[in-house]
Amino acid sequence: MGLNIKDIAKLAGVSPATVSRVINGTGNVAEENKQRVLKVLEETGYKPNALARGLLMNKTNVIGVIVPDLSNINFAEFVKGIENEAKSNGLSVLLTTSENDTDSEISYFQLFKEKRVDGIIFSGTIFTERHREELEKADIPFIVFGQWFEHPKLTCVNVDNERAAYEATKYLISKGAKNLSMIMGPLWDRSAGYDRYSGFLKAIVEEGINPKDIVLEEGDFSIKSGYKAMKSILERKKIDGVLAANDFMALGAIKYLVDKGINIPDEVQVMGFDDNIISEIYNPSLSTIKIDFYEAGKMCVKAFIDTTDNKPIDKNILLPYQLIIRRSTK
Amino acid sequence: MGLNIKDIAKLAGVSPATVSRVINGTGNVAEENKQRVLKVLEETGYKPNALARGLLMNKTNVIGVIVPDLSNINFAEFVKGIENEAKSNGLSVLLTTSENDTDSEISYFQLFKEKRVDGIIFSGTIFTERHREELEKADIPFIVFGQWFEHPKLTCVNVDNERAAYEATKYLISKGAKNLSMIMGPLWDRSAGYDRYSGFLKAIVEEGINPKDIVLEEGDFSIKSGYKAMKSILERKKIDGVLAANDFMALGAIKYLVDKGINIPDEVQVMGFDDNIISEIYNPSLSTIKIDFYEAGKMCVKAFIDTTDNKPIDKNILLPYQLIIRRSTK
DNA sequence: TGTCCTCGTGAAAAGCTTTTCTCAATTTAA
DNA sequence: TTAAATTGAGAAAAGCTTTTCACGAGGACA
Repeated sequence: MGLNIKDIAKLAGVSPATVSRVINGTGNVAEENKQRVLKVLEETGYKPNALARGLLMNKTNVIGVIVPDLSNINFAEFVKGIENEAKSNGLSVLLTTSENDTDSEISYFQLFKEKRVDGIIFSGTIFTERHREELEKADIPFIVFGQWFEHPKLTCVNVDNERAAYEATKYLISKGAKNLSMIMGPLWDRSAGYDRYSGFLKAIVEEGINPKDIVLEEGDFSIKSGYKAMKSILERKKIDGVLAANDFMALGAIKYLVDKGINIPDEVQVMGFDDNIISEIYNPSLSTIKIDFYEAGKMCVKAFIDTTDNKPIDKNILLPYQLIIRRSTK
Repeated sequence: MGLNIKDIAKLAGVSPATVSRVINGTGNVAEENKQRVLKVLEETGYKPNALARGLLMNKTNVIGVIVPDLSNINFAEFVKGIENEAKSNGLSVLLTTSENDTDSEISYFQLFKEKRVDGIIFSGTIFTERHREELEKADIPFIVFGQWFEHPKLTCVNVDNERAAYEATKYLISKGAKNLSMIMGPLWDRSAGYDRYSGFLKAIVEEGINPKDIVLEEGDFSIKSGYKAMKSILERKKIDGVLAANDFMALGAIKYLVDKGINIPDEVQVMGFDDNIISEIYNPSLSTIKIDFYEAGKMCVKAFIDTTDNKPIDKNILLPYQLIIRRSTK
């Protein structure tokens, strides 16, 4: 242990500079010396100290990642995508979870600053002014996943939620749904929940339906809130189709409908959002908008790399999505 | 950006040493100077360079984590537990996933060595001699989750799988199962799959059943392999109870039984292992041995901290488990 | 008043690597 | 054969922090 480049140099009978040249393949080294150094490296298992290297080069090959919660399989997939893409590019991942708490998020920005990460991939509920302040102070690339936020230093990776919700709603209508409702997510400005709501509205209005006649409920993305919302909606109006802003709430809604003996999809069609793994297995299986979180993670890393390489890069990167039809719709 | 401690010192009209003392609360600093330094720190948002600090202190406050796959919600929970406990102790997490590939695992050990992490939490299929070699070369604490491996430098955190499988089997028997079978996991030495198998066997033998009369199948922990195994078992023998070495295989088995119109639990009782989130939602819901992966992650970090604090620590830490009875058993 | 502590502070070293500069040696070109 | 160019390799600086050592000033005590 504790071997440093000087020790290796001594063992190989050369200077530290030469050892460095061999390790990094830079400059010219006589073949004989090179072989001697390589042999010593092999024997000792020496690995250069990334701290010293990072200090000197002003680069750590580490990216900081902030996600809300790993219990959500979607974010786990997202991190997996990040990790895999990072690995293929010689990057390491410093992972933190924020529980969507702004204070935590800000403190992680500072932690990352201390650790001198090369870039940050951020996924949280909402990018606030406080986030922006930190952004201003930092001079590393920021990639934000899941929301749009205008800023010269920022790259956003996101799904066109409005369009996706619009298409999903259109689909329900095309399958005969006349009395639609939506279980919305929290409606922060610029958030996915908001965009999904406006896509829904757009389709409704286009159909000539007065938005005032629509019964809406707001949930918090949990199964429980979906269950409650469905209950509340049905107490107020008879509907035959419902769009939920995510799969968990849609599953909660299905649970309520099943409990009440209401037939899915004959009496009520249900459409979710995200394509959680459970949605496929559940009975009845849930129709939904599939968003590929794994791919999203990869995209974020690619965006980061392109930024550091000074490649011209679109500040707003759109992710593909896919309408998946299962048993909860006709 | 690019401010260093010298700049701060200059701005505050003191020496770098004094700034360091203020930041770290070490040594004596005159109140007046302290206030001036604090003010400058506040204004500039200066954060000490963790690389330089780590280089000097020979400590990074980072732990390296290797897990097989984040798509498995259990491992996602495990990482979440690690991350949360690490956070509360001022540690950061460098995350890697190995897909259970030994070469990857070894290369991560080396990466962690380069990055000078303070410790490693490892969760993979099997701790081989190659792993041991790396362990010998390193001089940081290793925590291994999910298997037993004797080594003075190692701390193992694991469930008593043999006992748990024994209890689960006993339960099936107590509920009237007479013709039992098991869908085993891969039987590497010292692995969870192996221990679960031997627990099953122990209960069987204790019941006076000849192990030769038992029909066994080996799966690879996937849903598909559980489905196939159940098929193969039923083609060979009529059974009324089956223990699977994990939930995915148990769910596969249930799927086959449902497909064949066999009643669960009246004709066949099914018991899983791990308590995956899907097991609760599935229809019929799956009885299983619940292992708290989140808690397991926390335990690993605690074990690491106790090791670095030189606290006397048990080299083999047992995790609690819990028999969860749902609808797939009587 | 003189001696001993304590307090406060700065200079400097250590921790490890990469790169630039410099110089020597060897080869190529004229 | 001499000048020029190329190759190879070491010395030293830079990157940033913490801690030790040393020193001066001021207070306490005899």
